[in-house]
Amino acid sequence: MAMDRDQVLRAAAALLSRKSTATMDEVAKAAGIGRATLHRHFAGRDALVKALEELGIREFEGAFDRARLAEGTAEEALRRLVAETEPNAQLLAFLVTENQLFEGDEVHEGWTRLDARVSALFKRGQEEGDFRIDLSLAWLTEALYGLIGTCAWAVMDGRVAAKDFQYMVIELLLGGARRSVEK
Amino acid sequence: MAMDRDQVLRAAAALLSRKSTATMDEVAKAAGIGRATLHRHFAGRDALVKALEELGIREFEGAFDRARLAEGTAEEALRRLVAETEPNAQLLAFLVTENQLFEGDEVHEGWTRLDARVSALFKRGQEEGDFRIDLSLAWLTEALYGLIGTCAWAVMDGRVAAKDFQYMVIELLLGGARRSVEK
DNA sequence: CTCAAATGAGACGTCGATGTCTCATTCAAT
DNA sequence: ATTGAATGAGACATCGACGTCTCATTTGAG
Repeated sequence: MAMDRDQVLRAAAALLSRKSTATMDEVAKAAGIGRATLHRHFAGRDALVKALEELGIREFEGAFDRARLAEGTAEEALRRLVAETEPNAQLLAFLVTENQLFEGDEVHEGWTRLDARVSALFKRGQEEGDFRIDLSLAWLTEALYGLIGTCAWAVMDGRVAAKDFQYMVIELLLGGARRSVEK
Repeated sequence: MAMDRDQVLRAAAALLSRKSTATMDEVAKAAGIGRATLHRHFAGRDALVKALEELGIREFEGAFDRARLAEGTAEEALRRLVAETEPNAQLLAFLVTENQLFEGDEVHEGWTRLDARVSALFKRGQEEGDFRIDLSLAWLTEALYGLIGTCAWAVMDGRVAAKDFQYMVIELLLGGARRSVEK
Protein backbone atom coordinates (compact mmCIF):
# COMPACT_ATOMS: atom_id res chain seq x y z
CA MET A 1 0.00 0.00 0.00
CA ALA A 2 1.40 3.33 -0.99
CA MET A 3 0.63 6.47 0.92
CA ASP A 4 1.17 10.08 0.36
CA ARG A 5 3.74 11.73 2.59
CA ASP A 6 0.98 13.74 4.20
CA GLN A 7 -1.11 10.67 4.86
CA VAL A 8 1.86 9.03 6.54
CA LEU A 9 2.25 12.10 8.70
CA ARG A 10 -1.36 12.04 9.72
CA ALA A 11 -1.20 8.37 10.62
CA ALA A 12 1.93 9.03 12.65
CA ALA A 13 0.22 11.92 14.38
CA ALA A 14 -2.76 9.77 15.30
CA LEU A 15 -0.52 7.10 16.80
CA LEU A 16 2.02 9.32 18.51
CA SER A 17 -0.72 11.43 20.08
CA ARG A 18 -1.82 8.38 21.99
CA LYS A 19 1.57 6.73 22.51
CA SER A 20 4.34 9.26 22.28
CA THR A 21 7.02 6.60 22.75
CA ALA A 22 5.89 4.49 19.81
CA THR A 23 8.65 2.84 17.80
CA MET A 24 9.48 3.77 14.24
CA ASP A 25 8.35 0.27 13.39
CA GLU A 26 5.01 0.85 15.05
CA VAL A 27 4.62 4.15 13.24
CA ALA A 28 5.32 2.42 9.94
CA LYS A 29 2.81 -0.33 10.74
CA ALA A 30 0.24 2.27 11.72
CA ALA A 31 0.77 4.07 8.44
CA GLY A 32 0.49 0.80 6.56
CA ILE A 33 3.95 1.07 5.04
CA GLY A 34 7.30 -0.61 5.58
CA ARG A 35 9.87 0.74 7.93
CA ALA A 36 12.30 1.27 5.05
CA THR A 37 9.78 3.40 3.22
CA LEU A 38 9.17 5.41 6.36
CA HIS A 39 12.90 6.11 6.47
CA ARG A 40 12.82 7.13 2.83
CA HIS A 41 10.28 9.80 3.70
CA PHE A 42 11.86 10.93 6.97
CA ALA A 43 15.56 10.59 7.69
CA GLY A 44 14.92 9.56 11.29
CA ARG A 45 12.75 9.96 14.28
CA ASP A 46 13.84 13.53 14.79
CA ALA A 47 12.98 14.39 11.23
CA LEU A 48 9.59 12.75 11.67
CA VAL A 49 8.81 14.76 14.78
CA LYS A 50 9.97 17.93 13.10
CA ALA A 51 7.75 17.18 10.12
CA LEU A 52 4.86 16.57 12.52
CA GLU A 53 5.57 19.89 14.12
CA GLU A 54 5.43 21.60 10.77
CA LEU A 55 2.24 19.78 9.85
CA GLY A 56 0.74 20.94 13.11
CA ILE A 57 1.79 24.52 12.53
CA ARG A 58 0.37 24.42 9.02
CA GLU A 59 -2.90 22.97 10.28
CA PHE A 60 -3.25 25.48 13.07
CA GLU A 61 -2.39 28.45 10.91
CA GLY A 62 -5.15 27.25 8.61
CA ALA A 63 -7.51 26.79 11.54
CA PHE A 64 -6.67 30.27 12.80
CA ASP A 65 -7.34 31.73 9.37
CA ARG A 66 -10.68 29.98 9.09
CA ALA A 67 -11.64 31.14 12.57
CA ARG A 68 -11.36 34.77 11.42
CA LEU A 69 -10.08 35.89 14.79
CA ALA A 70 -10.53 39.57 14.03
CA GLU A 71 -14.25 39.36 13.30
CA GLY A 72 -17.08 39.70 15.76
CA THR A 73 -16.54 39.74 19.49
CA ALA A 74 -13.46 38.11 20.93
CA GLU A 75 -15.67 35.51 22.55
CA GLU A 76 -17.23 34.55 19.23
CA ALA A 77 -13.79 34.38 17.66
CA LEU A 78 -12.56 32.14 20.45
CA ARG A 79 -15.51 29.83 19.97
CA ARG A 80 -14.73 29.58 16.27
CA LEU A 81 -11.09 28.95 17.07
CA VAL A 82 -11.85 26.03 19.38
CA ALA A 83 -14.22 24.61 16.79
CA GLU A 84 -11.63 24.83 14.04
CA THR A 85 -8.98 23.35 16.30
CA GLU A 86 -10.93 20.28 17.30
CA PRO A 87 -9.96 18.05 14.31
CA ASN A 88 -6.30 18.45 15.27
CA ALA A 89 -6.66 18.48 19.03
CA GLN A 90 -4.76 15.21 19.43
CA LEU A 91 -1.91 16.57 17.37
CA LEU A 92 -1.85 19.67 19.53
CA ALA A 93 -1.73 17.56 22.68
CA PHE A 94 1.21 15.63 21.28
CA LEU A 95 3.15 18.68 20.20
CA VAL A 96 2.58 20.57 23.43
CA THR A 97 3.90 17.75 25.60
CA GLU A 98 6.68 17.02 23.11
CA ASN A 99 7.79 20.63 23.28
CA GLN A 100 8.24 20.21 27.01
CA LEU A 101 11.28 18.05 26.25
CA PHE A 102 13.13 20.59 24.16
CA GLU A 103 15.02 22.35 26.88
CA GLY A 104 17.81 24.34 25.41
CA ASP A 105 16.66 24.09 21.82
CA GLU A 106 15.04 27.09 20.34
CA VAL A 107 11.30 26.93 19.80
CA HIS A 108 10.01 26.67 16.25
CA GLU A 109 9.31 30.09 14.87
CA GLY A 110 5.83 29.00 13.83
CA TRP A 111 4.81 28.54 17.45
CA THR A 112 5.82 32.08 18.20
CA ARG A 113 3.56 33.29 15.40
CA LEU A 114 0.65 31.18 16.61
CA ASP A 115 1.16 32.24 20.21
CA ALA A 116 1.13 35.85 19.09
CA ARG A 117 -2.18 35.38 17.29
CA VAL A 118 -3.82 33.75 20.30
CA SER A 119 -2.37 36.34 22.57
CA ALA A 120 -3.65 39.12 20.33
CA LEU A 121 -7.12 37.62 20.45
CA PHE A 122 -7.16 37.57 24.22
CA LYS A 123 -5.74 41.08 24.27
CA ARG A 124 -8.53 42.31 22.04
CA GLY A 125 -11.04 40.64 24.34
CA GLN A 126 -9.53 42.37 27.35
CA GLU A 127 -9.49 45.75 25.66
CA GLU A 128 -13.08 45.42 24.53
CA GLY A 129 -14.12 44.54 28.04
CA ASP A 130 -15.13 40.97 27.28
CA PHE A 131 -12.25 39.18 29.01
CA ARG A 132 -10.77 39.57 32.47
CA ILE A 133 -7.64 41.61 32.73
CA ASP A 134 -6.37 39.93 35.90
CA LEU A 135 -5.37 36.80 33.99
CA SER A 136 -2.19 37.34 31.99
CA LEU A 137 -2.18 36.90 28.23
CA ALA A 138 0.53 34.25 28.49
CA TRP A 139 -1.54 32.24 30.95
CA LEU A 140 -4.74 32.51 28.91
CA THR A 141 -2.80 31.28 25.89
CA GLU A 142 -1.27 28.37 27.78
CA ALA A 143 -4.60 27.54 29.37
CA LEU A 144 -6.26 27.36 25.94
CA TYR A 145 -3.67 24.87 24.72
CA GLY A 146 -3.79 22.99 27.98
CA LEU A 147 -7.54 22.61 28.06
CA ILE A 148 -7.67 21.52 24.44
CA GLY A 149 -4.98 18.91 25.07
CA THR A 150 -6.53 17.75 28.31
CA CYS A 151 -9.94 17.38 26.72
CA ALA A 152 -8.45 15.55 23.74
CA TRP A 153 -6.94 13.02 26.16
CA ALA A 154 -10.17 12.75 28.09
CA VAL A 155 -12.01 12.01 24.86
CA MET A 156 -9.43 9.39 23.89
CA ASP A 157 -9.86 7.71 27.27
CA GLY A 158 -13.62 7.85 26.98
CA ARG A 159 -14.06 10.12 29.96
CA VAL A 160 -15.59 12.85 27.84
CA ALA A 161 -17.88 12.25 24.87
CA ALA A 162 -16.37 13.38 21.59
CA LYS A 163 -19.46 15.40 20.75
CA ASP A 164 -19.01 17.42 23.92
CA PHE A 165 -15.44 18.44 23.16
CA GLN A 166 -16.10 21.97 21.97
CA TYR A 167 -18.68 22.71 24.61
CA MET A 168 -16.56 21.50 27.51
CA VAL A 169 -13.43 23.35 26.41
CA ILE A 170 -15.05 26.64 25.51
CA GLU A 171 -17.48 26.75 28.40
CA LEU A 172 -14.85 26.06 31.02
CA LEU A 173 -12.38 28.41 29.43
CA LEU A 174 -14.88 31.24 29.08
CA GLY A 175 -17.16 30.81 32.03
CA GLY A 176 -15.31 28.64 34.51
CA ALA A 177 -16.83 26.16 36.90
CA ARG A 178 -18.59 28.67 39.10
CA ARG A 179 -22.28 29.07 38.61
CA SER A 180 -22.83 32.74 38.09
CA VAL A 181 -26.07 34.45 38.92
CA GLU A 182 -27.05 35.80 35.55
CA LYS A 183 -26.87 32.40 33.89
CA MET B 1 26.75 11.16 50.04
CA ALA B 2 23.99 9.03 51.40
CA MET B 3 20.36 9.82 50.85
CA ASP B 4 17.16 8.53 52.21
CA ARG B 5 15.02 6.59 49.78
CA ASP B 6 12.43 9.31 49.96
CA GLN B 7 14.99 12.02 49.23
CA VAL B 8 16.11 10.09 46.17
CA LEU B 9 12.52 9.90 45.03
CA ARG B 10 12.02 13.62 45.42
CA ALA B 11 15.16 14.39 43.49
CA ALA B 12 14.02 12.02 40.75
CA ALA B 13 10.64 13.68 40.71
CA ALA B 14 12.18 17.12 40.36
CA LEU B 15 14.28 15.99 37.41
CA LEU B 16 11.76 13.80 35.63
CA SER B 17 9.08 16.47 35.87
CA ARG B 18 11.22 18.66 33.68
CA LYS B 19 12.80 15.97 31.50
CA SER B 20 10.68 12.86 31.46
CA THR B 21 13.17 11.00 29.27
CA ALA B 22 16.10 11.45 31.64
CA THR B 23 18.48 8.52 31.93
CA MET B 24 18.86 6.42 35.05
CA ASP B 25 22.37 7.81 35.19
CA GLU B 26 21.06 11.37 35.11
CA VAL B 27 18.58 10.55 37.82
CA ALA B 28 21.36 9.12 39.96
CA LYS B 29 23.52 12.19 39.36
CA ALA B 30 20.60 14.47 40.20
CA ALA B 31 20.04 12.59 43.44
CA GLY B 32 23.73 12.80 44.22
CA ILE B 33 24.21 9.04 44.42
CA GLY B 34 25.80 6.37 42.25
CA ARG B 35 23.88 4.54 39.60
CA ALA B 36 24.51 1.25 41.44
CA THR B 37 22.96 2.64 44.58
CA LEU B 38 19.99 3.85 42.63
CA HIS B 39 19.50 0.32 41.38
CA ARG B 40 19.76 -0.97 44.92
CA HIS B 41 16.82 1.21 45.86
CA PHE B 42 14.73 0.62 42.74
CA ALA B 43 15.01 -2.52 40.65
CA GLY B 44 14.74 -0.57 37.40
CA ARG B 45 13.23 2.33 35.65
CA ASP B 46 9.75 0.86 35.86
CA ALA B 47 10.11 0.38 39.59
CA LEU B 48 11.30 3.96 39.92
CA VAL B 49 8.32 5.33 38.06
CA LYS B 50 5.99 3.16 40.08
CA ALA B 51 7.57 4.42 43.29
CA LEU B 52 7.16 7.97 42.02
CA GLU B 53 3.54 7.25 41.34
CA GLU B 54 3.08 6.02 44.87
CA LEU B 55 4.92 9.02 46.26
CA GLY B 56 2.62 11.25 44.27
CA ILE B 57 -0.46 9.46 45.49
CA ARG B 58 0.76 9.71 49.06
CA GLU B 59 1.47 13.41 48.67
CA PHE B 60 -1.87 14.15 47.10
CA GLU B 61 -3.82 12.14 49.62
CA GLY B 62 -2.09 14.22 52.25
CA ALA B 63 -2.84 17.41 50.35
CA PHE B 64 -6.48 16.40 50.02
CA ASP B 65 -6.68 15.69 53.72
CA ARG B 66 -5.16 19.03 54.63
CA ALA B 67 -7.53 20.80 52.24
CA ARG B 68 -10.50 19.51 54.29
CA LEU B 69 -12.65 19.15 51.20
CA ALA B 70 -15.84 18.66 53.16
CA GLU B 71 -15.65 21.93 55.04
CA GLY B 72 -17.02 25.29 53.99
CA THR B 73 -18.33 25.93 50.53
CA ALA B 74 -17.11 23.79 47.65
CA GLU B 75 -15.39 26.84 46.22
CA GLU B 76 -13.44 27.44 49.39
CA ALA B 77 -12.49 23.78 49.52
CA LEU B 78 -11.31 23.92 45.92
CA ARG B 79 -9.18 26.94 46.68
CA ARG B 80 -7.58 25.11 49.58
CA LEU B 81 -7.04 22.07 47.39
CA VAL B 82 -5.18 24.04 44.74
CA ALA B 83 -3.08 25.72 47.42
CA GLU B 84 -2.15 22.40 49.00
CA THR B 85 -1.39 20.90 45.61
CA GLU B 86 1.01 23.59 44.49
CA PRO B 87 4.19 22.16 46.07
CA ASN B 88 3.73 18.97 44.07
CA ALA B 89 2.35 20.46 40.88
CA GLN B 90 5.39 19.41 38.86
CA LEU B 91 5.04 15.87 40.09
CA LEU B 92 1.39 15.92 39.11
CA ALA B 93 2.26 17.15 35.64
CA PHE B 94 4.76 14.33 35.24
CA LEU B 95 2.42 11.62 36.45
CA VAL B 96 -0.52 12.83 34.38
CA THR B 97 1.43 12.77 31.13
CA GLU B 98 3.16 9.54 32.12
CA ASN B 99 -0.20 7.91 32.72
CA GLN B 100 -1.10 8.69 29.14
CA LEU B 101 1.36 5.98 28.10
CA PHE B 102 -0.17 3.14 30.10
CA GLU B 103 -2.65 1.92 27.56
CA GLY B 104 -3.74 -1.54 28.46
CA ASP B 105 -2.34 -1.49 31.96
CA GLU B 106 -4.77 -0.96 34.74
CA VAL B 107 -4.66 2.41 36.46
CA HIS B 108 -3.27 2.55 39.97
CA GLU B 109 -6.02 2.16 42.49
CA GLY B 110 -4.85 5.27 44.30
CA TRP B 111 -5.75 7.45 41.32
CA THR B 112 -9.24 6.08 41.39
CA ARG B 113 -9.55 7.09 45.02
CA LEU B 114 -8.20 10.59 44.34
CA ASP B 115 -10.43 11.02 41.32
CA ALA B 116 -13.37 10.04 43.44
CA ARG B 117 -12.55 12.66 46.05
CA VAL B 118 -12.18 15.42 43.47
CA SER B 119 -15.31 14.30 41.75
CA ALA B 120 -17.20 14.29 45.03
CA LEU B 121 -16.07 17.82 45.70
CA PHE B 122 -17.36 19.04 42.37
CA LYS B 123 -20.56 17.08 42.90
CA ARG B 124 -21.09 18.77 46.23
CA GLY B 125 -20.52 22.13 44.58
CA GLN B 126 -23.09 21.32 41.94
CA GLU B 127 -25.67 20.15 44.43
CA GLU B 128 -25.20 23.20 46.61
CA GLY B 129 -25.70 25.43 43.61
CA ASP B 130 -22.16 26.79 43.52
CA PHE B 131 -20.90 24.97 40.44
CA ARG B 132 -22.38 24.60 36.98
CA ILE B 133 -24.17 21.37 36.26
CA ASP B 134 -23.65 21.48 32.51
CA LEU B 135 -19.98 20.54 32.89
CA SER B 136 -19.55 16.85 33.68
CA LEU B 137 -17.80 15.76 36.85
CA ALA B 138 -15.26 13.81 34.85
CA TRP B 139 -14.40 16.87 32.81
CA LEU B 140 -14.14 19.16 35.81
CA THR B 141 -11.78 16.66 37.40
CA GLU B 142 -9.63 16.35 34.30
CA ALA B 143 -9.63 20.09 33.83
CA LEU B 144 -8.37 20.61 37.37
CA TYR B 145 -5.45 18.27 36.76
CA GLY B 146 -4.84 19.74 33.34
CA LEU B 147 -4.76 23.33 34.49
CA ILE B 148 -2.48 22.53 37.40
CA GLY B 149 -0.08 20.68 35.09
CA THR B 150 -0.25 23.36 32.41
CA CYS B 151 0.44 26.11 34.91
CA ALA B 152 3.29 24.13 36.44
CA TRP B 153 4.89 23.93 33.00
CA ALA B 154 4.25 27.61 32.36
CA VAL B 155 5.96 28.46 35.61
CA MET B 156 8.92 26.22 34.76
CA ASP B 157 9.24 27.97 31.41
CA GLY B 158 8.98 31.37 33.04
CA ARG B 159 5.77 32.29 31.26
CA VAL B 160 3.89 32.57 34.51
CA ALA B 161 5.35 33.89 37.76
CA ALA B 162 5.55 31.26 40.48
CA LYS B 163 3.75 33.51 42.91
CA ASP B 164 0.76 33.71 40.58
CA PHE B 165 0.33 29.95 40.32
CA GLN B 166 -2.59 29.54 42.69
CA TYR B 167 -4.40 32.62 41.49
CA MET B 168 -4.13 31.77 37.81
CA VAL B 169 -5.27 28.19 38.25
CA ILE B 170 -8.12 28.81 40.63
CA GLU B 171 -9.42 31.94 38.98
CA LEU B 172 -9.52 30.44 35.52
CA LEU B 173 -10.99 27.20 36.79
CA LEU B 174 -13.68 28.89 38.85
CA GLY B 175 -14.45 32.02 36.91
CA GLY B 176 -13.19 31.47 33.40
CA ALA B 177 -11.82 34.08 31.06
CA ARG B 178 -15.06 35.94 30.52
CA ARG B 179 -15.54 39.15 32.38
CA SER B 180 -18.83 38.81 34.16
CA VAL B 181 -20.97 41.73 35.10
CA GLU B 182 -21.11 41.35 38.83
CA LYS B 183 -17.35 41.29 39.26
C1' DC C 1 3.41 -4.94 -22.73
C1' DT C 2 7.89 -2.88 -21.00
C1' DC C 3 10.74 -0.97 -17.98
C1' DA C 4 12.15 2.19 -14.58
C1' DA C 5 10.97 3.73 -10.05
C1' DA C 6 9.11 2.73 -5.68
C1' DT C 7 7.95 -0.46 -2.16
C1' DG C 8 8.09 -4.24 1.52
C1' DA C 9 10.47 -7.50 3.98
C1' DG C 10 14.24 -8.62 6.20
C1' DA C 11 19.23 -8.86 7.32
C1' DC C 12 22.73 -6.73 9.16
C1' DG C 13 25.89 -3.38 12.23
C1' DT C 14 25.73 0.46 15.59
C1' DC C 15 24.69 2.81 19.60
C1' DG C 16 22.81 4.11 23.91
C1' DA C 17 20.52 2.70 28.01
C1' DT C 18 19.93 -0.83 31.10
C1' DG C 19 20.91 -4.18 34.69
C1' DT C 20 24.46 -6.97 37.04
C1' DC C 21 28.72 -7.57 39.02
C1' DT C 22 33.18 -6.63 41.40
C1' DC C 23 36.13 -4.17 44.38
C1' DA C 24 38.09 -0.50 46.91
C1' DT C 25 36.45 2.97 50.00
C1' DT C 26 33.51 5.10 53.36
C1' DC C 27 30.39 5.11 57.07
C1' DA C 28 28.39 3.87 61.43
C1' DA C 29 27.69 1.19 65.34
C1' DT C 30 30.03 -1.00 68.97
C1' DA D 1 40.08 1.13 67.00
C1' DT D 2 37.43 -2.64 64.79
C1' DT D 3 34.25 -4.61 61.99
C1' DG D 4 30.36 -5.25 59.07
C1' DA D 5 27.21 -2.87 56.09
C1' DA D 6 26.53 0.50 52.58
C1' DT D 7 28.31 3.19 48.91
C1' DG D 8 30.63 4.88 44.48
C1' DA D 9 33.01 4.01 40.48
C1' DG D 10 33.63 1.40 36.85
C1' DA D 11 33.69 -2.94 33.89
C1' DC D 12 30.80 -5.98 31.48
C1' DA D 13 27.13 -8.26 28.86
C1' DT D 14 22.48 -7.63 27.10
C1' DC D 15 18.80 -5.73 24.77
C1' DG D 16 15.98 -2.78 22.07
C1' DA D 17 15.65 0.77 18.73
C1' DC D 18 17.77 2.90 15.10
C1' DG D 19 19.65 3.60 10.47
C1' DT D 20 21.52 1.39 6.30
C1' DC D 21 21.55 -1.90 2.94
C1' DT D 22 20.04 -5.59 -0.34
C1' DC D 23 16.84 -7.87 -3.20
C1' DA D 24 12.61 -9.64 -4.83
C1' DT D 25 8.19 -7.75 -5.92
C1' DT D 26 4.87 -4.32 -7.11
C1' DT D 27 3.44 -0.21 -9.15
C1' DG D 28 2.63 3.00 -12.66
C1' DA D 29 3.82 5.69 -16.68
C1' DG D 30 4.86 5.30 -21.49
